[in-house]
Amino acid sequence: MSLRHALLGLLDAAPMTGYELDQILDETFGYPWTAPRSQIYPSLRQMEAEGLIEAEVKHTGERERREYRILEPGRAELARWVAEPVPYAGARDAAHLKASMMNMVKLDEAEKLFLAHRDHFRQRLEIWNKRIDAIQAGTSPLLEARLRDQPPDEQAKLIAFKLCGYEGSAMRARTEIEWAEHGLVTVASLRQATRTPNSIDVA
Amino acid sequence: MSLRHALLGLLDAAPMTGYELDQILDETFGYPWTAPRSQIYPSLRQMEAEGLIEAEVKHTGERERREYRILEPGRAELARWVAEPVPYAGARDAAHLKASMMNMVKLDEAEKLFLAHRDHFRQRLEIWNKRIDAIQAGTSPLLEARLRDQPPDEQAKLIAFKLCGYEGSAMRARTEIEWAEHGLVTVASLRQATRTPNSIDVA
DNA sequence: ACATACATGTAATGCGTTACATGATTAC
DNA sequence: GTAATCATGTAACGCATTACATGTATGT
Repeated sequence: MSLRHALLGLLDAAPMTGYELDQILDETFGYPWTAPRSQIYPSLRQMEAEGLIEAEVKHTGERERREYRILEPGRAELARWVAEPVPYAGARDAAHLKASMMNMVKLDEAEKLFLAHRDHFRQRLEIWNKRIDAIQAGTSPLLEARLRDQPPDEQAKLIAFKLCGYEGSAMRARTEIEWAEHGLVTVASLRQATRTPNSIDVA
Repeated sequence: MSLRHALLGLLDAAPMTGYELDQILDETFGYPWTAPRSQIYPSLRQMEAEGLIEAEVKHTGERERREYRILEPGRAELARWVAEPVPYAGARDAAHLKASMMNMVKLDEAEKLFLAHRDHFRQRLEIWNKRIDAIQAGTSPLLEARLRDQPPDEQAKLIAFKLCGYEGSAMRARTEIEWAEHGLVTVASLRQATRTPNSIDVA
């Protein structure tokens, strides 16, 4: 149940609408959690009913916006959750599973999959790097909002842990890229071996 | 929908019962996919109904065992799935999310979480390494069963891709361990900074 | 006028977790 | 006799994906 805590964490930085939260929880933004609208809006309503957050209904002409702010019970719940152990799930990785069965398909197909994997995580890495740069340069609006009402030593903690979280994501992306490249080398050497069946495998 | 393909992949090596599949798809075994009984048995029944696999009902005394074997449509579906692009999901990592909010908890709590992360992935790495060793040593019964009726150049492909899949899992585990250690360093340097508030941060 | 961004939701379906439920065989 | 292993399931619940559904404000 991390979605609720991702939302609480964002609302802890600044009051926001569901729409704004949705933009941050989008794949392309680069937040360590993603979710679609269909999860966000009901979740906000639920947390409001539970007294974790509070909505202020604002009107822009005819349009209604519900701006949510975090309440003390919400902040307490967030702190409780952070300290709670991570519920590590069993290994479940479609890319690794496929790789282990690639003997079933042509080497060209295997190569395509590894290229797609590398490209996907290259894009991801770019996103994480941008976020890391923004945190370090002080150009992340959310983080700057959070830093405002904090004492100096709390600021250092805040920045250090934010960076740490994003570093984890970046490290993972780098590993995936590295693995995909390893896969491409494997494909290349198998191709070589098939072309010259009687030579010794150079890999 | 990778569970079905994990099952098909295993049945492609040798006919098996749901019970045997459950043991392999357990966290502690070290297969790149995990699943509980409650998913395995219904999945097998469904694939049987769809003609992808076939059950041979065997009797050991009073007890009934349903031994499933893969059929040609099942093998075809498996090959189709392997070549299909991986459906990459949005980033969703509770550990990274928590790390980015660790400013909310005591440094001791943060340290505990990183230690747990490191230990969890150390255990995982050990499991992956054992599987890699077994593949290389030729002591994996499943792989040996698979190798039997394959021509020599297909055998090389099989081993290379199996290793590649497991290497991916091992690389990931190593990265998680490294990240946890990075987190521990971060905690330690913050602790130092809090103890000697006027000194320059040595991190 | 038209496109884009703003803004909020519901419904259906599938995957994954946890708990519940039962009983036979084998080894000690 | 009793514990571990073999063996097969069902039920309830929650989280995630995709599709559906609607309408306003703003910039060009």
